[in-house]
Amino acid sequence: MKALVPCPHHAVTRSKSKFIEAWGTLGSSWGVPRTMAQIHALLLVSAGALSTEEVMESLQISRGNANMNLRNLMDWGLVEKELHVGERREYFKAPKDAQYIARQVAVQRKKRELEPMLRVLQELQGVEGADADTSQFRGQIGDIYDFALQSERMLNLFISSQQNWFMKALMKLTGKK
Amino acid sequence: MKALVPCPHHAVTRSKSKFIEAWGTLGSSWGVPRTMAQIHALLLVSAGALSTEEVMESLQISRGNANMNLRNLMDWGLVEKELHVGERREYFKAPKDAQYIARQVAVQRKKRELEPMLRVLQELQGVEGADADTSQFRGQIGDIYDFALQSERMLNLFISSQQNWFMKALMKLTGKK
DNA sequence: CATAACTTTCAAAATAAAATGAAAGATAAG
DNA sequence: CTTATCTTTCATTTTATTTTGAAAGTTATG
Repeated sequence: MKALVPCPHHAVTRSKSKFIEAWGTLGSSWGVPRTMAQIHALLLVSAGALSTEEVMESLQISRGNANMNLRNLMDWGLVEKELHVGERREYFKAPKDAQYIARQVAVQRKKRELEPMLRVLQELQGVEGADADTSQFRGQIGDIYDFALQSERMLNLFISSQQNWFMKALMKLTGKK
Repeated sequence: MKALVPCPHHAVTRSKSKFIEAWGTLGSSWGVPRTMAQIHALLLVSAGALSTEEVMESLQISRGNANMNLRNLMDWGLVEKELHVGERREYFKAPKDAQYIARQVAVQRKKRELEPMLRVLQELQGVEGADADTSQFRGQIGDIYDFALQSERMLNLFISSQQNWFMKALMKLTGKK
C-alpha cells in the first residue's frame, strides 16, 4: 500500500493516516474500492471541505482517480459539493453524521444488490415440473427467497433505527469512554 | 462470464443455472469471489452431495479451483464434507437451511472485518492533543466507533433472529405465494 | 512395499479492477 | 471571442485477483 505522505499545507496526522488506512481496508473487504473508502475517510476526519487538489496531495493519487472516486462518493450520497463564493474551485465534504452514513450505505446496497436478487428469485419461483428434483429446487428457492426478504427487513430495520433510544444511550456511554 | 455447460450425468436445469449465476453476481458484489458463490449455489440447489469431479464438470472449472473454493466454503461453515461408506471420494453438500447460512456469513464477517475495525478505533480514541482540529477528529472517531458498535449490534440481532415469530410467519406467507 | 485413486499445492497464465496523466471539455471573467 | 482556471474523460499502464493444470502429496488396499 502506498504510504500517506504528509503535506505541509494540509497535514494529515499519524492518527488520521491510521484511520484512513483502516477505513480503506474495511471498505475493500466490503466491496468498496480502497481509494474510494480512503477519500471518504479523509473527508470524514477533515474539519473543512477539501478541493480535488488537496485530496490528491493528501492521498498521493492522480487527478483522474480523485475525480472519479469523488463522483462515485457523491452518487452514493456520502460526499457533497460545497461552493465557496468568489471561487471557481469545487470543494468536497462528507456529512459528519455516522448514522446518516450508515443509512446511505444501507439504502444503496439494498437498491443495487438485494432488489435484483429478489427479482431473480421471484422469477424462479414459477419454474415448472413436479419431479422430486424440481420440487426440492423449488423448496430451496423458497427458503432463499425468505432469506433475502429477511435481509431486506433487517436493512429496513437498520435504516429506521436512527432514533432508537438504545443507540442514543450507547453513544453517550461510549462517548464518556 | 463462462457459460454453464449442462452435463448429461448431472444436469443443471436452466433455472438452476440462472440461480447459480445470480448468486455468483450477488456474492461478488459483497466481496465473495464469484466462483466460490457459484459453487455454493450449485450445492444449495443440488438434492444430494456432489464430488469435486461433479462440481468441476457442472461449472466448467479446474480441479485446483474447485478444491480451493470448496475448502474456503468449508472454512466459512457454508459447506460440509460427506463420506460415503466404501468410497474413497469425498462429497460436498451445503446445509440447506437459509437461516443457518445467514448466520454463518454474519458470524464470519463480524469476526473478520468488524472486530479489527473496532480495535483500530479504540486505539485511536486515545489520541492526544487539545487543539480544535484534534478535538474534531476525536469527536469524529467517536461517532464512527458508535457506528461500528451499532453495526455489530445489528449483526448480533440478525444472528439471534432465527426464532423470531415474524420470520416464521413471513416464511409461511411467502411459501404459499 | 507397490499401485491405484484421490486430494492438495503452487508457480505461471489469464483475467479483472483500479490508477495514471495527457488531452479534451467546461465555464467564468475580461 | 479569448484566455485562464478548473473539471471530466478515456486509452494505457499498473496492480491485484482468480484460475489453471501438472506435479507432488496422501491414503486405502492387496
